[in-house]
Amino acid sequence: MIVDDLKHAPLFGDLDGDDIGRLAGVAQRLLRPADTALFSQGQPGEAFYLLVDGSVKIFKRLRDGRTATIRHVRPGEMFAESVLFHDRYPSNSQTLTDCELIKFPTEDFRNLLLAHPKLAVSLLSQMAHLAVLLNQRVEELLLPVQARLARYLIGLCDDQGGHRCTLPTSKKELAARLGTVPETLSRTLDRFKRSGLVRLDGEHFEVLDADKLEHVAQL
Amino acid sequence: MIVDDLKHAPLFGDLDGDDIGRLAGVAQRLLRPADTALFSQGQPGEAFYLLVDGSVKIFKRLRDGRTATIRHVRPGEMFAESVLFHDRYPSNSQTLTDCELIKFPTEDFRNLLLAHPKLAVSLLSQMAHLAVLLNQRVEELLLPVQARLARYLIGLCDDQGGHRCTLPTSKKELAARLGTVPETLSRTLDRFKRSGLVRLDGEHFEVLDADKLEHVAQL
DNA sequence: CGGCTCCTTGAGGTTAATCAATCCTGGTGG
DNA sequence: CCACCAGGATTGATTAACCTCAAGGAGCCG
Repeated sequence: MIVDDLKHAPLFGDLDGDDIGRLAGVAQRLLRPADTALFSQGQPGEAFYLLVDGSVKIFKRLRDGRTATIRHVRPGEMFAESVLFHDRYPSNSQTLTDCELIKFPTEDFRNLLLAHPKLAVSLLSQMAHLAVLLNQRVEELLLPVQARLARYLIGLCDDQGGHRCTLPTSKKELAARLGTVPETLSRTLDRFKRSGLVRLDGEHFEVLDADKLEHVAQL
Repeated sequence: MIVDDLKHAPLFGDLDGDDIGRLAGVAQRLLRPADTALFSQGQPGEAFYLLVDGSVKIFKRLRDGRTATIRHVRPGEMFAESVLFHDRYPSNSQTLTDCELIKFPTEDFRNLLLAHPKLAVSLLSQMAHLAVLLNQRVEELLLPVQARLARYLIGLCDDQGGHRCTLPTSKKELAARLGTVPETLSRTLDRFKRSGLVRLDGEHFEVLDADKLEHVAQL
């Protein structure tokens, strides 16, 4: 149940049984169907989340109706940690698939932090990881679309281990995640295919020339 | 000296005298002239920093020689905190002006964290702040240059309190910080002037029409 | 007075967004 | 089982933003 989920989360990996128990005491397990909003920008930030299974996107709404995807959260990662120290959510979040989540009320968690240094250090480590990831996103957005896509594909292969992978989201979502539009994604993928970089069949793809792809990722 | 600097840093604001003393014990005060590299991407991350006075930029080198500025650090802020949990610096850093800094060896600091929960929570709060800031940067980079510039100017006014401000860096650095090139910055500023949004004289500027500027900032 | 570097201005080219069809594909109801 | 529809995905043509290259001016220090 909750305790098992917590034990397997990287965030809580090196906590002992007692601490895990206390955590489970304040946590709440949630199941949410796809396309459900979890919280919205500007709402009071009463809780943050650990994603156990499924996929969640964090995004901002631009004034003109477009949406800017900040990141996709994957199982084992936390999100909205910043409400531990801010009273409002800075972004929106929405499930992309059916999801299993664990929700931690900020009040309760803050108290635990003070009493359990190991937990705080563990959380710090996660936050540091997030900071590095966001650094990369900033860097990426200064690159042309083809480099962003190449990096994304390479990252996907690393995660799934191997050069044959499957896209975790619709192309529409992927385009948003890359900071572009579906039309451009489609054309860029097509260019990759015609250059012999990848083979693509629906949502499955295979990297044919990793070296050349790596090269495209550098601009 | 060091103790005084630490007391005034927001990060350590609510630590008691003992903790401050212990911190000062592992910290080291540095003075660095302008245009000095502090650390480079990929180097072993043996320390992180608190900026007491001056200005520092954090940036990545793109393969083609361009540089992507991730953020400008201002007095009272920390940087390179992520090396507390990663063994390599993920970016480069360089002073923009003469700087006063305090350097914390990661090893020593990590030990302090475990022993002093309040310090850990304090650091967490800073990291959360950084995460929100990086979120904003990602969002910004999806907006056109004029919106980024407008946001920057508005932010500057908020900090300096009032509608008459002075640019903290050269226009070249500012262009890099905005993710563009000096030519485009020059033209965009010119457009703002001709539209009566701002008045500009060297490095001093004045916001003439805050409403309209706010509007441009939304796309 | 050179020789810098920064800033500005101009012309041209490239990338990628927009607008507009068309083509799939999966789901629904007859 | 098939006709139909809706949303996603593709493709094409056009447009706009912005980078690049090139040149000229302004300030600064030797």
